[in-house]
Amino acid sequence: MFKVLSEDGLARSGELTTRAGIVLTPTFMPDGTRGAVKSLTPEMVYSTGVQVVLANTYHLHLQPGEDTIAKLGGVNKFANRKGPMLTDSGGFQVFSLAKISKITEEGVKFKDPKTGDMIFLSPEKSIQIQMKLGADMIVAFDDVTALDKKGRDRTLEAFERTHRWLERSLAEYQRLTKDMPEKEKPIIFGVVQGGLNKELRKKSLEIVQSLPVGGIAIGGLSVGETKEEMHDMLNFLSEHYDKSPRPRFLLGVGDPVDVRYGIEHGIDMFDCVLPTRNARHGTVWIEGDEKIHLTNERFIQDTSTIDENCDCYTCLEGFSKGFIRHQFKVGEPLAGTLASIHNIRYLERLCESYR
RNA sequence: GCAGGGUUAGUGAAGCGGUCAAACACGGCAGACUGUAAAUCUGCUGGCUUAUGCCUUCGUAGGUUCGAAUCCUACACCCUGCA
Repeated sequence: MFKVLSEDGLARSGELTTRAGIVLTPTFMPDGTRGAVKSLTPEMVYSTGVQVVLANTYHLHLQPGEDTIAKLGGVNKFANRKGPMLTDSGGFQVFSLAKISKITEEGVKFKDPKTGDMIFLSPEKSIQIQMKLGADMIVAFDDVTALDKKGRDRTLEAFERTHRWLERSLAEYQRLTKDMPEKEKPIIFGVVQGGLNKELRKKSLEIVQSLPVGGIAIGGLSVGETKEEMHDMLNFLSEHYDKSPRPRFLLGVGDPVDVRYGIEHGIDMFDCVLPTRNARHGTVWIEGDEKIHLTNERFIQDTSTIDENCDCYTCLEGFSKGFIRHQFKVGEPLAGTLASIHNIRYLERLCESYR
């Protein structure tokens, strides 16, 4: 399933075989929460070097529903995507939608912000949905908490629940895949939690690694803690990975500085909304992990491309900062599209340079 | 010509004696964003300067008043009726 091709210190490059194709790591996977990477066609996404796109259980369950997507041929066909797709479990929504959700041992109840309907998600339900969606890689349903002052009080509770839910997720996964040939099974990732508590993190990692999951996901980071705290934890975890050939997936991290740090501390996969969200909001990365605001007045008559060292479609085709700034100012969606292509490519080049 | 209505900061538009440098919206400027309730959100937006401070502003010029964007007079321009 996962082969390490070469190593340099803690960093490594590898080859992950999924039922939808091979993925070279380290890799950055943009989020296409509702099935599409916002403002991009699959061709545009492909042009940036992206191998995997992530979609979300929670959102697709609400609309249009997993049964509909199954009828439409599964997420890959649905999204008209050739490469592998990964679905997130909806666990993150437990955290990000905390205001409208209620957690019990059985699962989580959400109030659909659109319709007001009650939505129930549990480990079993999440896995069932992900299997129906037909994702090539899936994630166990976990309990995520914030790392701000309030959230930290819940660390232990979330840590414990995550493992109970992992066992339930895994049992449901095994039940639903028992008749599938090994090669046809999607890869399931177990999630490590434990907040900023190193003892809990270590224990969590040990628990996840002891189970027959196909990959190790690190969750509960980049949720309110400082960069130093996050890096410190990644550094700590890097001392405790076992030798089993499984990919390590750092959930929700996409700042180039953090991706570099992650790769150099043994992480193989990343997903994040940052490149696309920032892009739609006018911020792009340039050489040196610097960021600039394309909407700034100083670019009004700038004829240069975003980054002369970049080989993305936007830069290669010669779109000037002056042009893109104008499109942003007049609210033309093309601006966000061009910037998204650039930002994703920035992270893909970063990953390629390590590979 | 007569009778009404109007003229407020970059734009639109509140305010109709003090708590008004003047609501709000848009525009402008800057920033935030990390498993997407996010093409979103936040701050600033007369000048000086950053203070419970001063100065200059509400068509123009006068006046009433302790005090006027708010009341009165004249003028200018715009709109609506009647000629």
